[in-house]
Amino acid sequence: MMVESASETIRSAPSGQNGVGSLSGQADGSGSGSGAGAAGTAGGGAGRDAAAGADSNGEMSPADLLHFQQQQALQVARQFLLQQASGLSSPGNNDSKQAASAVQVPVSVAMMSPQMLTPQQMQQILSPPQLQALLQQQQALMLQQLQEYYKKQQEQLHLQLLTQQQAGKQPPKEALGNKQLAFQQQLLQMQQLQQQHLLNLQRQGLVSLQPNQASGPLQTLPQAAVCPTDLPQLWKGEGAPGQPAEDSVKQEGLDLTGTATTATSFAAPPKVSPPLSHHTLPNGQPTVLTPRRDSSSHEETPSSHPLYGHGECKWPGCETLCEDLGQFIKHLNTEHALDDRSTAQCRVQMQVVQQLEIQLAKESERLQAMMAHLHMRPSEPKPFSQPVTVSAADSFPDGLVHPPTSAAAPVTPLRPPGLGSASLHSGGPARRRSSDKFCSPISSELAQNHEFYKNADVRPPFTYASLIRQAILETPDRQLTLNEIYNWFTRMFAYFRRNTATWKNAVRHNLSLHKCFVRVENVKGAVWTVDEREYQKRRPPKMTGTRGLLPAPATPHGPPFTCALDPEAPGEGERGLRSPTLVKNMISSLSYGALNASYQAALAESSFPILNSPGMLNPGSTSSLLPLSHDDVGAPGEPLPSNGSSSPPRLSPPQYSHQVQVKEEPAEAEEDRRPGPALGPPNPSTAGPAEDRDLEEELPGEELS
DNA sequence: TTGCCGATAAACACTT
DNA sequence: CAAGTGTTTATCGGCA
Repeated sequence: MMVESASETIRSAPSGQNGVGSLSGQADGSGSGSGAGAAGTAGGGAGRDAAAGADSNGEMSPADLLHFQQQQALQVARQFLLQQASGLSSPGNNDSKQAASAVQVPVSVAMMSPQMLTPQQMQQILSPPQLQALLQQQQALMLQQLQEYYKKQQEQLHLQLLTQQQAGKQPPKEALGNKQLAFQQQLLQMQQLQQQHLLNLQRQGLVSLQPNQASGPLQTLPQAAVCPTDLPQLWKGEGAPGQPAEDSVKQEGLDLTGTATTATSFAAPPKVSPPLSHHTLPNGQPTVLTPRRDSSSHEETPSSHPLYGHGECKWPGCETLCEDLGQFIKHLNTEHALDDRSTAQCRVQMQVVQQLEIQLAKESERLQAMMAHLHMRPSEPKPFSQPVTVSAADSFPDGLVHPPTSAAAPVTPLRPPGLGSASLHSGGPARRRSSDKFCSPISSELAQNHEFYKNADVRPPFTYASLIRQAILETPDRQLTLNEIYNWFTRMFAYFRRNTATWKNAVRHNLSLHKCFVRVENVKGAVWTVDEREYQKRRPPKMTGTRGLLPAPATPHGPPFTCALDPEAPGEGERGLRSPTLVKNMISSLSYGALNASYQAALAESSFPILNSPGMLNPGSTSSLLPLSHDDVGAPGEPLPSNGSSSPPRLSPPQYSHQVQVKEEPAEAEEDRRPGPALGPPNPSTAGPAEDRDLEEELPGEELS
């Protein structure tokens, strides 16, 4: 108390560095739902901070470029095909009564086909020069191969058709068949060719891309996906009779098996095309192609269509009711024909899928790490992790380059990786109770999901107090002006970039209200510091008893999970196989006690030296046990054993404040910012031992409390 | 049901 | 005077 009164006089405008700031626009408006736009006080100041735009940028990743390349190539191929199509029909090797339909085929096929990017779209995304280069490159290559390939392809088609006819027992369907099949085959082969090409490039080190993307449209788009099993077949089928074409394709030393494998794995993820099966051609031949089901739609695929279900069209945003498949097909061909719109929609869908896949891979990776860390067998991943794992694996077939998934930084409101949906009380005015203190050490949690919070407009699951503290502790000198605190908030959390008015008031309120925040006069003016002891004092009681230190703060808190780590929990583990509760259960079932024990033990023996030593920066050194410790310890934020003065339960290192934050993180850690030196400034040294004194010095002087 | 805690709102004082 | 900063009070809702 004294502190403030004394200091207030001096206070000079802290404005110094704030201005730079943050905040992207968004009018003040009481973002937080509850409104109260009034907030006459400072809160209103909404306007000025300029977001620390550090984040977000719309650059194109190499992978994207590649993706586009591929699409472009496919498009070229498609055009080629379409041209061919018209020509093909002439040969008339088929009885087809539905010659007419043949025309449609290409359309539907094309629609489903990989290339979904129109040149225009490409242009929008790529810079002209880029586009040019890519196009030329790609086209040249493709065309070359295509032309060569096509001649052979024609022959091949004839052969196949003949075979089919011979085996021919197929009634009407057949009719359609030949032409369509031919098209489909061609298309498919084109795609494969394309794929081959890409693979070759990859192998040659010319390109590195993510399987997802490499396979891009093909596999990503459910509709376009090729049945995994089909591919091999295809190759086989063609190769068998002696397809010269094949050879030309594989040239680069790609062996069939390899190709097939890769292709398969590529296709796998999307796991599409249930209907494929139907297509089994009468003679069982290149039925393979048929998989393009819908495309050929009409006659075949009597049963279902991936875009048709429950009597309605499932085309994104469509939902048109169709009595039967036939009608649906019509609808499909008319409403969703190959045009800019459909193309764009496909593209979007593709992106969605890709994003999800990437996200999934990321998450599963994290999960693995978490489980490994918790001494769980990754092998017994529980129901939900299972699929994850699988898909992840699928989407990243080995042998391929796995570009850092990180690239994709979805600014989507996805839930923070490490968190359960819980934390998403979706920003509302939610008065989320932050059990955070107990459950997740803010520092680690933050470090882990830093990117997430930075980009997603999700309300962070921490209390203002803990956030403020975190902000302050992150700085080398452990002190911040109010404005700097604001900036930190906006910089670290997208949420605070938008919901301006209220939180600033809340921050001030918290600063004033909590004894743990001490105002100190500084050269800069008034700055705020944290009195760890006070901070610790605030909460020791609670968590001590019931809650323990959470091993891995996988779940911050939030209604659902809210640290339900009750000691008792172990028993009821089962009820919680539900995903949301899963984490909780996992943890609890992990023999929380044991962990806790080991944690303590580890801490006991390792305690500070390690934490404070530079070595701590090196995750490796600390190994599995420590991570736990740091987290918890490091984030005195919460579970901290109430200060060094009291509280027997946990070891109570005096106040190794945040420094301990350093912790090793599963995958992301690296990019996120090494928590260690404190996210903020590059001043590892300051952090260390000095810090303790820092607090001591400043605070004492001020006479805390 | 009660008490604690955190979030939010708002009034007010003070400084720049 | 306006804006920023701090303090304080009141209310609400979640949670144990």
